[in-house]
Amino acid sequence: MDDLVALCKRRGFIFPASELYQGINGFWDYGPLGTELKNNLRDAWWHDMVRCPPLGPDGTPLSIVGVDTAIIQNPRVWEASGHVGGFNDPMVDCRETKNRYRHDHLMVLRHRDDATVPMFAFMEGEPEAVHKKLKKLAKGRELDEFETLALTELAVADFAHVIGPDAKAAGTLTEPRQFNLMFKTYVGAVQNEDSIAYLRPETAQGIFLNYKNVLDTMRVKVPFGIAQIGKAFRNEVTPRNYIFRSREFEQMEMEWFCHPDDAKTWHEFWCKQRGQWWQSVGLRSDDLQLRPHEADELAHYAKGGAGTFDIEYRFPFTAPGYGELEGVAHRVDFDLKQHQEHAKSKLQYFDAERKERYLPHVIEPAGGLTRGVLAVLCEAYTADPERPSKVYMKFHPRLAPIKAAIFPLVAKEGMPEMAHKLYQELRTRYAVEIDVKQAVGKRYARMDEAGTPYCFTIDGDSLGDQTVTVRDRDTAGQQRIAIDKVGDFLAERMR
RNA sequence: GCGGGCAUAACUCAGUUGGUAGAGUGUCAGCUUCCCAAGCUGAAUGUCGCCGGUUCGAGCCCGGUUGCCCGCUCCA
Repeated sequence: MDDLVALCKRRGFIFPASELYQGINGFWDYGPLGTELKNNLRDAWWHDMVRCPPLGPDGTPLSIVGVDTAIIQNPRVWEASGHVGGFNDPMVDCRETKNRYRHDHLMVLRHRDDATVPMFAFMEGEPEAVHKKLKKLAKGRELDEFETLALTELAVADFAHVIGPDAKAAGTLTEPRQFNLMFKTYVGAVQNEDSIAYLRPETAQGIFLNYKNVLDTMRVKVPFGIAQIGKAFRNEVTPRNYIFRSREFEQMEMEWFCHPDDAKTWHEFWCKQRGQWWQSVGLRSDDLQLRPHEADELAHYAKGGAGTFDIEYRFPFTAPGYGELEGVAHRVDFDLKQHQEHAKSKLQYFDAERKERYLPHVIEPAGGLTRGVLAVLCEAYTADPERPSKVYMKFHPRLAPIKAAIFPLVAKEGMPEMAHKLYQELRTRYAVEIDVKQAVGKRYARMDEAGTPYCFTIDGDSLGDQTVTVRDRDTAGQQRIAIDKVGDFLAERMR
C-alpha cells in the first residue's frame, strides 16, 4: 500500500491537499493522471447508467435520466432526511442494543437510599416501559423508592450503574458524544442561527428533491431512475486509509423508483448489475463480494425493506477482509414520505396502467467514485521485478489516463517527424502522448508506471513500409501494424 | 477522542560524542542510442514538518505543536 501511495505521488495521480501548509487531514488533490483516471471512471459509470443503461429483465432498455443538483440545499432537507436533529446533539450509544439516544432526552430512575441498586434510563415522556422493567429487574423495590432525574445531571462515571432504555445489563451506555458529521456554513452576509446551511452529506437527497420535477418534465414512467455524480462532504471522526475515508469525496448514485411490489425483484437485479459493472472496469471477481447488511447495521432509511447489500472490494488495508465500494439499498418510500410530510406537498405517483396512486419504492445503488478510483488503483498495481520499472499499472484501457504513447525509436532520420504526424492524427480522438527524448526503454518504463496500455514506435522500417510496432503494456510483447490502422486498433480496445 | 511510532531533495533513505547538508533513483539539457530506466558530460531541487528553549554552535538534546502511520473508538 505504501508503494502504491508513493507511486501515486511520484507519477502525479494523487497528492495530499494543502501540502505546502503541512496538509489538511482527510482531503486529497488529484494530479493530472489521477484526474484523468477519475474522470474516466466517472464517464464510464455515466455512460453505462444514463446514456446506455442496461437492459431490464424483459430485454428492453431501462429508463434513467441524470441530474446535477446543488451542494447546499435548504437546511430543512436534512431534517426531513434524518441527518439533522438526531445528529446535531450529543448522543449516547448503547453497546448492547446498538441504539442511539439523545443525551438530553434520557431520564434516569435512581434509588433514593441504596446505591447498589442499578439506575434505569428511559426516554423522556415514556415512563411506562421503565416501570414494567423495574418490576422485573429490581424485585422487591417499589416505584416510590426511586427518584427521577435527567441523565445530563449524572456524571459519566455513574453510567456504569445505568441500564440503558432497551438494555438488560448495566454499564452499556457510552459517554455523550457529538455526532455532527455535516459540514456547517452560513448563507448570506449575516452569520447567525437562521443562516446556517450544510454541505450535502450525500448526493441522494438532491435526486429526491427533483423527483417531481423530473416526473413533470421528462415523460418518464415508473419504473425509472434518476442518477447523479457529485461531491459530498462528511466531517469524519477519523479519516484513514488513504483516499478510502476522506472528508470530501465523490459519489455516483442512482435512485430507481419502482412499484412497492416489484422492489425486491429490482433490488436483486441491481445488486447483480452493479457487481458486474465493477468487474467490467477491471476489478477481479475474486476481490469483490456482495454482502448483506445485518439487521442492526441497516440505516434508518432502509429498515423494513429488502435490506441493503454492500459491494465490497478486498483493499490491501482491509485484506483478508473487505471494504465498502457501493451499497445497494432498498430505501422503501422513506425519503419521498419524509419530504412529502416536511414539505407538505404530494409526491404520489399515478400509475396509469395499474390505475393506482402510490409512493414508489426506491432501490439505490450508491457507489463511491473516489473509492472506486482507489480500488482501480489497487487492482492495477502489479509488481514485476523483471521489468525496469519494477511495477506497472494494469488499468483497463477504458480507464487508463493515457491511452497510448507515440515514440520515434531514435530522434533522427525522419522518425520524429513521422511520430508527430501520427500524434496529430490521434490526439483529436484519444488521450495520447508523444515522447522523443532519451532511450526508448526509459520511455516504455515511464508509460508502464502511468498505466498506458499501448506504445506505438516508429523505427527504421516504418519510413519504408508505413508500419509501426505496438508494444503491449501487460506482456511487453510487440507486433507490427500498418500506420493507417492505428486508429482502428485503439478503437477496438477502448470498449 | 485515547495510546504507540514516525517526520531530512520529487521518491527511497544515510547523516558518527552537537561543528559548513549527503547518496542512489528520478527530473532537465546536450551527446550517444534501431526496442525495454544502457553510457558519457553538465544542471536544477532542501528554512532537515512548524514554533520555541538549551548551547559559542542544533538535522541531532529538551518542550510544545502540526501532519502521517498502526491499534482502540468512530464510520447515521
